[in-house]
Amino acid sequence: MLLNRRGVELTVEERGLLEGAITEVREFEPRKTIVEAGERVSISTILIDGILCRYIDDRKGLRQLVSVHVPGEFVDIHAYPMRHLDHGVGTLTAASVAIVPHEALKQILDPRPELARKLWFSTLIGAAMHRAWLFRVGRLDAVGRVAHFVCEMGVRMAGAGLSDGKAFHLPLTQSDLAEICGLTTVHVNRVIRQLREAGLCIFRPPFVEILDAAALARRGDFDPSYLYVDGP
Amino acid sequence: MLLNRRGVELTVEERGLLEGAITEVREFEPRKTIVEAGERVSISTILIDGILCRYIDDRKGLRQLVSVHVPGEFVDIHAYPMRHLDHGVGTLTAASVAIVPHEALKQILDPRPELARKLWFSTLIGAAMHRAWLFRVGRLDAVGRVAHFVCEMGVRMAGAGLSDGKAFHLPLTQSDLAEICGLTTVHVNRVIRQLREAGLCIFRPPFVEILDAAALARRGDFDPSYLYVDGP
DNA sequence: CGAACGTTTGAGATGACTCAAGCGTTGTGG
DNA sequence: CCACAACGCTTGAGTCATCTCAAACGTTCG
Repeated sequence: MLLNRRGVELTVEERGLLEGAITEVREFEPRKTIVEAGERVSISTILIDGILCRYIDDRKGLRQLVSVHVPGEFVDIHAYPMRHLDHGVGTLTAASVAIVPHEALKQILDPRPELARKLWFSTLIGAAMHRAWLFRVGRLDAVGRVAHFVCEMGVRMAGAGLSDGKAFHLPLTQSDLAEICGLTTVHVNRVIRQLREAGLCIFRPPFVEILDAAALARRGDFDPSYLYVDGP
Repeated sequence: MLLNRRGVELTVEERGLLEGAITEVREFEPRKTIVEAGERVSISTILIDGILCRYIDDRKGLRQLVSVHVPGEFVDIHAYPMRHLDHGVGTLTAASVAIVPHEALKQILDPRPELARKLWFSTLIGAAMHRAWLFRVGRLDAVGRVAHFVCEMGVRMAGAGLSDGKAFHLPLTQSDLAEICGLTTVHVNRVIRQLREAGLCIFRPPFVEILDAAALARRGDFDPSYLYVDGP
C-alpha cells in the first residue's frame, strides 16, 4: 500500500529499494507539529496512515494550509534537495510515518536517473496541486472552494483505495476546512449547510458523502486533470 | 545572464551544456498564449527577456495567475518529466524565449545526477513560490496581497540584476495585479492608492518604487526565505 | 459532573465587488 | 493633422459576501 501516488508507476525493484531504505516508522498524535518552518531536514517520509498537512502561519498565528497528504504518499521528497523548509508540517489526525534518510535516498537515486525522474515527477504533482489550490482560493467563492476541495479529496482518496467514489473518511474539522479554503470557521459551517441543502454533498463527521458528483464538480469548477490520475 | 535562478549555482560547464542545448530563440508579443492548458509539451524554455505567466482559467474565463517569470529563469523544466500541462503559459510583456527540447535535456541530465538535482531544486523553488502565493491569497487582505507581491518582485528583480532594491521596472497592468492577487481590477486601483497614501510604495507605470521596504514587508507579512536567495 | 472541543445559529459590521461613468494617453486612419 | 477608437487608470454609489462577535448546544472524556 506504500507509494501509490497517482501518476507514478514504480517497478517492484524500485519500490523494494525505497521501502528498504526505511529506517524507522514513527507514530504521531493528532495536531502535532512534525517539522517547524525553517528547520533543516535530513529525512524524507512516506505517510502510512493518517492525514498530514503543510502550512504557513502569519505573524498573528492565523494559518493557511498549503497542502494535505493522504496515506501512500511520499511526503517530503521535495525536502531532499531542499534541506530547509519554507513551511511547517504537522498532523491533522493520528498518523504513522515511515522515515527515509536523505543519505540513503541519494545512494539509491544517483545511479538511477529513471527513478529520480519518477520521484521528481511526483513532486511536480504536488506543485500542480498547489496551483489548483491557488485557483481555488483566488477565484472561487466560499461554496465553490469547499466543493472544489471535496472533489479533490474524493479523487485522491479513491486513488489511495480509501473511497468507493460516493462516501469516504475525511476526519477534518470545520476549522481545518477554513484554513484550507481561506475562510473562517463560522462561514465554513454555513457553506456546508448550503452544500447539503443543494443536494451536492453531506458532511457527517468524520465522513463526507458526495450526492451529486457532477453538480459538485461544476459548482467547484473542478477539473481533475491536475491530479494526473492516469499518469503523466 | 541566462540561468541565474537564485539558489541554484551552476558550474561553467553545466551552464555551457544547457545553453548549448538551445535550438532556437523565439520572440513573442505581449499578451500572447505560449502553451494552452492541457497541451503536450516537448520543450523547456529559458526566459531571456520579458515577463511570462502561468494561469488557470475558470469556466467563465476568469483568470487566476499562479506564477510569473522574470528574465534568467528556466521556465518549463517542470514540464520535462510532466509532458502535459495543467495550466496555460503566456506573455505579459513582449518576451524572448530560448527553446531547449526535452530530448536534449534528457541526454544531458541522465549521466549527471548532480545537475539533475540542481534543476529539480529549481522546480522546488517554484513550488515554494506557489505556497507563498497561497498564503497571500488565502490569508491576507487586499492591501496585504499587493504589498506581498511587490515585496516578492522586488527581491526577484534584484536577484535578476534588474533592481537596485528601491525602484524597478514592473510592466504589469492593474488587471494583471488583480489576476495575481485574486481581486478585481477596480479594487486593485484603490489598494494601490492606499499603499501610496500610506507611504509604502508608489506605482508609476511601468515602474514601482518602494518607499519603505520594512513597512511594506510588515503590511504584506512577507518573509523572503521561500525565495532561497542565499541558496538551499 | 464538568471541562474541552467542535458545531450551529443570530445580528451587525465591513471589505470587496458590481455597475457606471469620466479621464488621459497612445495609436491609427481619414 | 485631426478625430476617434482602444486601452488603462480613476472615482463614485450601492450591493453583497464574508467576517466578527456572541451565545448556545451536543459529544466525548476524564
